[in-house]
Amino acid sequence: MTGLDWRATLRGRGYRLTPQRELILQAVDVLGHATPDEVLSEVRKHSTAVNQSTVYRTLEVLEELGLVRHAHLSERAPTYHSVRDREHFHLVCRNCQRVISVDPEVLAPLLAHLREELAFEADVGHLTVFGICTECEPTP
Amino acid sequence: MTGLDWRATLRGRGYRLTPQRELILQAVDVLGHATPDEVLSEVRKHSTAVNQSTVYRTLEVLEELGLVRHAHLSERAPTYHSVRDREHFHLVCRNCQRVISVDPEVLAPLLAHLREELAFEADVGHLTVFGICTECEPTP
DNA sequence: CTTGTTGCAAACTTTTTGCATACAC
DNA sequence: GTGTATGCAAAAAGTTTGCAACAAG
Repeated sequence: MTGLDWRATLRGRGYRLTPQRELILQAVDVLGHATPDEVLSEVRKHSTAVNQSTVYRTLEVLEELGLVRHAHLSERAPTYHSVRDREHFHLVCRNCQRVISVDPEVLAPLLAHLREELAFEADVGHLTVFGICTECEPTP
Repeated sequence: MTGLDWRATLRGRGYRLTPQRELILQAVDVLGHATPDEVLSEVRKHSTAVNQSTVYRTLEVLEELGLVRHAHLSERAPTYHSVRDREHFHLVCRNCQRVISVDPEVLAPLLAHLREELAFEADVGHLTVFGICTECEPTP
């Protein structure tokens, strides 16, 4: 979705275009994967007047509009990422904490099975698989 | 793991066998999938003197011993389940909130791929796939 | 007796909410 | 002007921690 598009989408749905919303979307774009807290920090580099609640409320709106997505990459806060990134799912190593983004293509057989046998349409972009890299550095 | 086994495992690792630990493990067994809070409620049916912190601390110990596992079936609190249940992963419908337990067998090709191509050993028991049942009741 | 375990209360982290003000349209 | 969006501060939800008292082995 281009810069023009999302502004149009926002307005089209009766939402208003505010500086906060632009800053927050930009921050998510810049950061890659970031928690609401990290988004706030990034936003505050550009404007100190933005509030925490606004970040939460805005991330919700942006996700509803399909502009950002979130996944749970830790036991703590969720991380948001822009949908400008190609759709992917995540592997998270419990040992070295590394996050690997994987092409959804490898899920095709599984998705087909869930769809056909269980009538379940999986949300790939939200999927996170925890485990361990078999060759990673042990936890320090 | 039988009743005798787990007590032995506990002691073998230098842990003590306390009424709280027995009650909490029983509660998890009875409840199927339950949040720490729900576990506490169940435990309190049998003893009102058990504390919240004890539930958290005990679930941690029981998980370390491999007696229980947890998964994230909602955006809120985690849910714990007994390993007496056969290993499984979860599908969660965002529409009707239904939780479907699925046999890990269907993941075999995916796991093999992740192992061989990305040197990643996935933790199946912790896996939760969000999505929607294609034929479920719309959210009320 | 010794040391792990518990209860309690307080602190912490993350998220949500109510309400008055501000501002996008 | 009208109603959405924001800032603020307080509350909520879930979890963790320090410490004295307790109890398992």
